[in-house]
Amino acid sequence: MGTTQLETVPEPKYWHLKTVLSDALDSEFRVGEILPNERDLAARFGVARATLRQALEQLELEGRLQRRRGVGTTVAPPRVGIAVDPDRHTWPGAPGDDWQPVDAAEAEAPPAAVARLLETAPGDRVHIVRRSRVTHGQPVAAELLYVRADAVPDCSGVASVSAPARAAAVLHALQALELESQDRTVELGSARAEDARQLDRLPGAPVLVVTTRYVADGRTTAVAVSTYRADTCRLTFGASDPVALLAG
Amino acid sequence: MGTTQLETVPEPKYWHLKTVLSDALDSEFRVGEILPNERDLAARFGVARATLRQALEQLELEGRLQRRRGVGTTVAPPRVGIAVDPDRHTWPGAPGDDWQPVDAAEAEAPPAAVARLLETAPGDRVHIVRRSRVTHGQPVAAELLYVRADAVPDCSGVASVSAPARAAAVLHALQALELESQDRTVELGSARAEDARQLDRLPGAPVLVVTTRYVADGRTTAVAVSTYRADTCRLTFGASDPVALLAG
DNA sequence: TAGTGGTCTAGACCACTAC
DNA sequence: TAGTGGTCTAGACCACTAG
Repeated sequence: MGTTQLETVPEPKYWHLKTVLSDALDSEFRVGEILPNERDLAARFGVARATLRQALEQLELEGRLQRRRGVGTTVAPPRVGIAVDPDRHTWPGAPGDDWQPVDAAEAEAPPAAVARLLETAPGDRVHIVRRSRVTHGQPVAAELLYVRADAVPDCSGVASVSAPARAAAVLHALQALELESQDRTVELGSARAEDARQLDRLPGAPVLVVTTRYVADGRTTAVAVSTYRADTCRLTFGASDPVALLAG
Repeated sequence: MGTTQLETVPEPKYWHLKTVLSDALDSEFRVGEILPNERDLAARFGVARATLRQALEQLELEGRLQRRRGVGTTVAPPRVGIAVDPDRHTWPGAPGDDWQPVDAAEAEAPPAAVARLLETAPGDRVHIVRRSRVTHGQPVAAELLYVRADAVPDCSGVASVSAPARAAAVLHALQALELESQDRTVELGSARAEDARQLDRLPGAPVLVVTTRYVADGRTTAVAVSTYRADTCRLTFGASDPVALLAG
């Protein structure tokens, strides 16, 4: 150290602001506390509101802040560890999983990316089960589960029963099949309007998209696309005790 | 359907713009093609440049676009599937892994979050090995591997050899230990200045942070914090054939 | 109704790249 | 040097929440 680098590359204001705010959050604020409003903060730091907002957006992305229109900006609690695969090789809907069926429908055309995974031809019918995951009273994930209709033949054409009942029927039928394997991908996405509503966020909010492929009878039988709130969630894999893991 | 919903909730301009641009990307552009510059695009759609940029940022976040200062905005190729755990229960640096050691150092104070995982007391020494992962000629991830110094005692105090050699020495010493288990977490973060440089991105760029805990001898012996480019990477878990998975 | 964050504008200048 | 995306400003209005 000693002679530090010259300020030949001045860092952007919003980046410096983010650092200052981050330090302040650590030392001067407690979880849940409300920050001054954006106009006050901007004035206090001598920057335009847009610049201040750029810093706040970064901090929100990192899970340090929570902003709600009409309410204010609060200090966020540490991210929650969410077990994505508790090492159980079971179908969705197996006893003890953390998801709740919302409704179900039958459709001919899943999104192209899903159809590719399911290896369905155009016209092949699929069940679409919508589920949601709630932890500590907060919605953390929304899911669309696509199931080949020919894998659960007893579930078709029961339009009379309620949507939740249809969802339960599809999930129940899956349990009878032998699950050979499953694999997952995780990527960054932005919440579609529908998911955003379910997650209590604005459309476009950053989400972690987990795509799970369920293989049975030698082929991909179901595909789950689960979108987790990226601001509040930390996905855990193969951890026996998630709470012991990295917090913040 | 039939009577669609009234436009009682007009969607934001940037959100609509994003949809329009996304469709245009699918139909009128090929991968690698250069889009008109931001000023032209904004004029063409009759919006301010800032609004246009908001739409482009979303598309970049979703991996659809790639923007480079001084160059332009290009259509991004589909995200690359990156195997995070090819089901091999091995230490980092085992033969055949996809990481290349960059350098190594010895320090007293790892970040607080890492120290908590390693269960080190202040003053306990740790080795810090920097590694990088390259796929298809592109840097996709940067990693800091923290190793308890007392787990690899032969690696200390060899300041005379080169940094890469020190890194290799620490990695080599790890192979001799018996790995009991490992677990991971995935969360969204933003690239620190150092990582950003290594990933050829600007500071603050969105990254997927994978934290891996390596357990040996009944305790956490090493912790790897790997930051993957969120715009270009799709992390795969337990997939035998990543290329067969969801693309785009 | 008052106050908050979310959206949008029309400029300006800067840092970087490639010619 | 010309052209690109990145940063920043000083406003304005809107949508939402809570008293």
